[in-house]
Amino acid sequence: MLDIKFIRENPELVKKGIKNKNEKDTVDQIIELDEKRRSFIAQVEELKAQRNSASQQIGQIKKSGGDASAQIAEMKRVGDMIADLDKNLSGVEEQLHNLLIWIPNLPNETVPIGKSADDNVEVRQWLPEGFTFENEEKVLDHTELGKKLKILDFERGAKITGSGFPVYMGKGAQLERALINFMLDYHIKDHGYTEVIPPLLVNRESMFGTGQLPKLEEDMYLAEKDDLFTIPTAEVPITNLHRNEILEENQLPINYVGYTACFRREAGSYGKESKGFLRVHQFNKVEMVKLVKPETSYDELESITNDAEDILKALKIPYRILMLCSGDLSFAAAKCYDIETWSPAENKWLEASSCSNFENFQARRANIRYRKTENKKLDFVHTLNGSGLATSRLMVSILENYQTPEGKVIVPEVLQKYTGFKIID
RNA sequence: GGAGAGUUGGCAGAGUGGUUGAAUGCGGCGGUCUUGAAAACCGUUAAGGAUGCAAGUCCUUCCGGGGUUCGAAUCCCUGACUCUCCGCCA
Repeated sequence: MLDIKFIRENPELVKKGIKNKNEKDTVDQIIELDEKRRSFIAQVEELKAQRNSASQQIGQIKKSGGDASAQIAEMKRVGDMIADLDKNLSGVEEQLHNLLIWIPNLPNETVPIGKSADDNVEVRQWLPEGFTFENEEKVLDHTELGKKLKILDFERGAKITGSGFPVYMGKGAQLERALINFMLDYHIKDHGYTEVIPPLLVNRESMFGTGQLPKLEEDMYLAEKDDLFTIPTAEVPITNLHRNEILEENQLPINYVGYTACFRREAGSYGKESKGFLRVHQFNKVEMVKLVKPETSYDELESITNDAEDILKALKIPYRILMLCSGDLSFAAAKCYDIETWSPAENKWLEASSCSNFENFQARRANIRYRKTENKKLDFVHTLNGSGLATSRLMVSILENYQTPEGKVIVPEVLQKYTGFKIID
C-alpha cells in the first residue's frame, strides 16, 4: 500500500511507476476522492467538537438539577447532521480504499524499465568447474529420469488429486527431503536464520498483508467454509507473524527461514510449459523472510540473494541472476532478482528463486512497525523475501545435471550425508 | 460439537452511562541524591487522522462491526479470538 500523502504530493511520480509496472492508473480519481474525504472530515470534526463540549455542559446542568432540554434538542439535530456526514465520509473512504489497494508498489529507481520478461537484465552467471552447455550425449529430461528410476510419479499424482500434484517415491522422496533439510540447515547455521514452521492455511488479513489480495485471489486455493487460503508461499504466514506489531529497533533485522508446501492454482496457464515439474500446483519451498530497518533494505536484498546463491554453489548447479524489469516485477515488489538454474534437457534456464525487496509496501498493509532507539518514533519496517530455494525446479536441474551416461543420477556431494546413498539407480 | 468465563495503554490490572485517553502497579524516559552504581524520591510516559510554516488546536481509538443515547470503555445485537469444563479425535 502506498501512503496517501505520498500520492497526494507526488502524483506524477506515482503515475510513472504504475505505468512502468503495466498496472491501472487511478491516481486522478484517488486524488479527487482524497480531497472529498478531507473536506468531509473537516466538516464532521467541527460538528463533533461542538457536540462534545455541549454534551459536557449538559452533564453539568443535569448535575446541578437544571433543565437542559433545549440543548439536548439542539444536539439531537447536530447528531443527525453528524450521522449524515459520517455516512458520506465512510462511503468516500471505502471508494478510496478500493482504489488504493490496487495500486502496486513502485519500482526502485535502479530497476530497468521494461514491458515483459524479455526485458529482464542478466546480472551474473555462475557455472561449476568443468561445466559446458554442450552435451555430447543425449540427456534424459527429468520426467523420463523420474519414470525410469521410479522416483517421480506424475500420473498417479494426477489420479489421486489432479494434474500438477507430483508424487515422490523411494529415493526421489528421500532426495527431496535431503534437499529441504540441507537448505534449512545451511541457512540456519551458516546464514543465521531462525527456523519457522507456519500454518499452511491463512486468513484474508494475512493474504492482504503481503499483497496477494485482492489481485491474486483467483490464483489461490480457498477453503470456502472457513474462508481460509492455502498458502502460495511461506512468505505469507511468515511475514504476517508480526502483523499489527511494534518491534524494537534492536530486534532488527529479523531473519526467518521456513520450509512449507506451496499451493498455486496457476489458473489459465496450461500448456507446454506445464510438463512434469515445470509448472505444478503443489511444490516444496524453503523461504527466507527478512524484516529490516529501511536504510538497510537494499544491502539486505543483495545479502538474501547471496544466501540463495550459496545453496546452488554448494550443490554445484549452474545458475544465473536476473534483475527483473519494471513490467515483470510482482505487484508488491520494488526490486527483485530471479535466480534461474540450468536445465540441459530443456536447454534453458528455469526460475528457481525470486528475491525481492518490498520496502514498506507490505509493512503498511500488514501494519508492521518498529520503534527507533534514537527518538522513540515509530516507522514501518522494510520486508524482503527470497526462495532459498524452490525444490521443484531445483530437482529438475539436479536430476538432469547429475545424470550419468547410463541414465543414473549421482547424489550431489553435500546431500549424501542427508540421503545416506550416493547414487540413484 | 455442548456449557460457562473473558478480551482495557509496552505489560499487569481498576473502571457499569457525563472533565475516563482512561485509576493503580510494573516497565521505559528525564531529573534529584551518589565518587560511580543500586535503592529512594520527583517529574514524564499511546497511536492514527484533519488543519497549520510552526507552536498549537481539533477529531478518532478501551477486540471487530452495528445499534440505543444529547453523551458509551460502561447498555443492547452481532462476529472473531482466548481460557475452563464436557464430548469427539491424531
